[in-house]
Amino acid sequence: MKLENMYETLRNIHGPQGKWWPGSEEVIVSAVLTQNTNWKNVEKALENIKKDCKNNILHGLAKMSTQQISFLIKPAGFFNIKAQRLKNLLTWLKNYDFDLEKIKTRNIEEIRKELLSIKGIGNETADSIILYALELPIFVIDAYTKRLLNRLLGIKLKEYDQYRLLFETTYPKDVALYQEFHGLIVEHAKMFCRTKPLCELCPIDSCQYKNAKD
DNA sequence: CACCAGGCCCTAT
DNA sequence: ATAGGGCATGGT
Repeated sequence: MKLENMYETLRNIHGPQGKWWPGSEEVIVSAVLTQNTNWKNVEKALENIKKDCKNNILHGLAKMSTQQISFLIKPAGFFNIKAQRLKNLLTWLKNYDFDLEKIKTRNIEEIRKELLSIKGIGNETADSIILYALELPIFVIDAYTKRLLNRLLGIKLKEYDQYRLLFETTYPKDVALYQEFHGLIVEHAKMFCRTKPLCELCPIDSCQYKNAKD
């Protein structure tokens, strides 16, 4: 299997993913909540937030104390540190009046640099926000992506940006494509890559890790 | 019971 | 530069 065939292969197995992520404001919050955390736990935390914030999550959270936020996001784990990280992110968003359209008018590399300068916002969190909330073309690299790249292509790289640029130079810079591709990777990894019995059911024969962990 | 999950930061070497 | 530890809940 070659990298340029990976998208089509996954798409043939899983079909179109469509818009599998929530609205922009929820994406921003969940990008932080999901750091090293099961998505199920993130959903519980998100529900607590939505219940308290009604219509406007970002404004609602911005008005809360760090303590209040950490209480709401308890199910997502690491709640103290994540509450602080959300606070940091909200402080940055306030510079743009919480208006994503205002952020989008800026240069994509500048946006990325600003996000990465926020304490608690690393590569994956920043890129998830850029691709799914701002809808600008950045390829998101997560643990699943690295795992699949290793298992299917035997590729292991050192730096985050090496992974990102590999995808971005192999595939056209297309927002819808990157959103869909990442969705397919997540779907595939969840379905086939978590345990050995599941891995045995994976239809991709070229996978070199039918019996290995990573 | 042990181990993991869609990271990130800080510290010590 | 890079390895190791802390952060914390809920599911298998």
